[in-house]
Amino acid sequence: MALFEKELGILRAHLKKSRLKQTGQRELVLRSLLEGPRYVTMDELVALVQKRDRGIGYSTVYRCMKLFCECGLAKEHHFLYGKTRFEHSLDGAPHDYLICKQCGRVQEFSNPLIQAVQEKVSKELDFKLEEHRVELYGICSTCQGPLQSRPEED
Amino acid sequence: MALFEKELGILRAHLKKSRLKQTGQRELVLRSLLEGPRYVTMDELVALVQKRDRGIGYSTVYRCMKLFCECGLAKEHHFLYGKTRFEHSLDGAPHDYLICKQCGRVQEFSNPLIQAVQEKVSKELDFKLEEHRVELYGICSTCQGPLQSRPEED
DNA sequence: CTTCATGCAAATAGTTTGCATTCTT
DNA sequence: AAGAATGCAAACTATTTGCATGAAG
Repeated sequence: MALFEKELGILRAHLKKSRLKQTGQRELVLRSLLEGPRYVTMDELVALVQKRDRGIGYSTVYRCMKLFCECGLAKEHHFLYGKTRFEHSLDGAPHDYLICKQCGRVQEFSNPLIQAVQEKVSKELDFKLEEHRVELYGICSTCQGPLQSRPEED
Repeated sequence: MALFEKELGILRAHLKKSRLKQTGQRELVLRSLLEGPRYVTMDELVALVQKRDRGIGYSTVYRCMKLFCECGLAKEHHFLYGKTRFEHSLDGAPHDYLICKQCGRVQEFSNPLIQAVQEKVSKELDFKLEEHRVELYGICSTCQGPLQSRPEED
């Protein structure tokens, strides 16, 4: 089957271009990353990896993640609460996040206005924008409980 | 003189309220923080502190910063580049930052539209907003060099 | 057969903690 | 006198690195 063929292709291309080597471990780590939840911690990822090969340890996985981040197959997040998390995503689009402080769930959102505001601000302050980090923290719908039982907002 | 009286007052009130003790070290660390640049690293802060008292070490300063963060006298930042930085600020207002990737300088900005967008998004996704982190990274005016010599934008 | 990757253990960076001693209240 | 803070060293967490061995080009 052609599972994860696209991502494996990207990896292989990057390796070839940089004259690095195509190894079983690299592909195994990539598969593990892709089949896991969208946001994993290093510990979770290593556990997934070791389900397939007990011999692979933290150093290899760290090295792989660095590589994957370089070729756009993954992204590293340091949210305000909890540990470093790795995201597997290829999209070039929205990179703004809502993080639930209770359950830790992350949902992405995108709103063109935020983009617009950023451009305006950077123009006003003569700042050449290259990257941004927009993260909203709070309590997600599920953790707030059913609608009827919610306390009144002021 | 009444230098930093306001901040010292806040600290003393917080200590009294929590039945903690008012010590020379705590006030010395607070003064050092306030007289230094707006964003300091732990190393810089410890250096400032030790200029006044060589006996005070990292543990005490770490413990103080934790305390100051609790009573709103300081904030801890983990920007994408560089080390953890502590900010001394009392304002309740803007908490959005522009960070220069070259010189590391931080400037704050605030734009009511960002606020509005956040409220809209959180309403749409039924998310109870409690905090946010908005950081824009790029090259500041100074690091881009004089206007005349800049390369054309595409 | 050269270069690079791997896996382990050790090193590192940043931060926190246990504990004996010393200060505040 | 009792409770809390300090300062040191040791512990800890997350991540990186040196090096001998093994695999890929």
